[in-house]
Amino acid sequence: MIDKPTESELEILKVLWSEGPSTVRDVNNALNMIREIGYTTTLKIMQIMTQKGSVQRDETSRTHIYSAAVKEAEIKDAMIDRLMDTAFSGSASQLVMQALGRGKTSPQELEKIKALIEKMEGGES
Amino acid sequence: MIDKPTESELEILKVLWSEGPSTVRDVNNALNMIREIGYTTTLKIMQIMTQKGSVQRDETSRTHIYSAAVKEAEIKDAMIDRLMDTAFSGSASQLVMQALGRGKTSPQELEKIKALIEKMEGGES
DNA sequence: AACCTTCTACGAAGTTATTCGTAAATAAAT
DNA sequence: ATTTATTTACGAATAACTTCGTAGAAGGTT
Repeated sequence: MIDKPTESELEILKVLWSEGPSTVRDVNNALNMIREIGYTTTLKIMQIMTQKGSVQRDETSRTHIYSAAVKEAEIKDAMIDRLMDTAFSGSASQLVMQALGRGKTSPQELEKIKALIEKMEGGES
Repeated sequence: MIDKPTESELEILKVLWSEGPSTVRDVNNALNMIREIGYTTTLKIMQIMTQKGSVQRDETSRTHIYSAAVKEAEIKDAMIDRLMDTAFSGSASQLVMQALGRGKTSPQELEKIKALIEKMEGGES
């Protein structure tokens, strides 16, 4: 079972997913590109995540090296499931239609989505 | 600016959206269909929501009547935006494709989505 | 009238998340 | 060697949310 990461945890996971194994210093620097956050705050959250199991760390040298222990796609799926269940009564199409029905999607993206749907339909019969 | 409702607040909003103006008792009964929750807990949250402005109430009779003060579509849009920004780098199609790409959508739903896309594409040229 | 029920208001306890300061250990620099 | 910097660990303060108990007012019942 995958637990929903908190806001801060997700920020950190995003860094680890995109940058790969990193030190607390690395992650903290990356986060400070976006917003101000103290070094020990980042450290603390990463320690908690280690305990929760969403990251793991190599402790062989004094400066520990952290990496994500949960997969990006799985977490995103879990977050979508969660949103689907809490707000859209568990219906993917309701969510999708709400997401699309606001004109923020480019024609190219629409095409890609349509192609995906057709592929899914084709592969099913 | 629309504030993201908390879990409990969203539960209550869902009842008010689907049932219309309701008393605390009504809402609490509806919630207890899903999970156990004390009457005063529901009351308290609805009082907080009144203060926040996400519901409003008619106090003419002793038993107050609450109704949603925020629109369902707007809240859902805000939640999708939020998920899009936090997890999907702001891309609607990434979210949609992730939501579809897990086989939980029925052929009928896929058809509906495809129809929506075609309608969007048609209206644009 | 006396009693019981229902409702609102208030406050307090418990939980989780975020934040950072301080201390101790290790490493680096002078 | 002494000082300076970096890193981890720990704990505590704050804030938001959830939960419910208790009290008092208002309305019904017998």
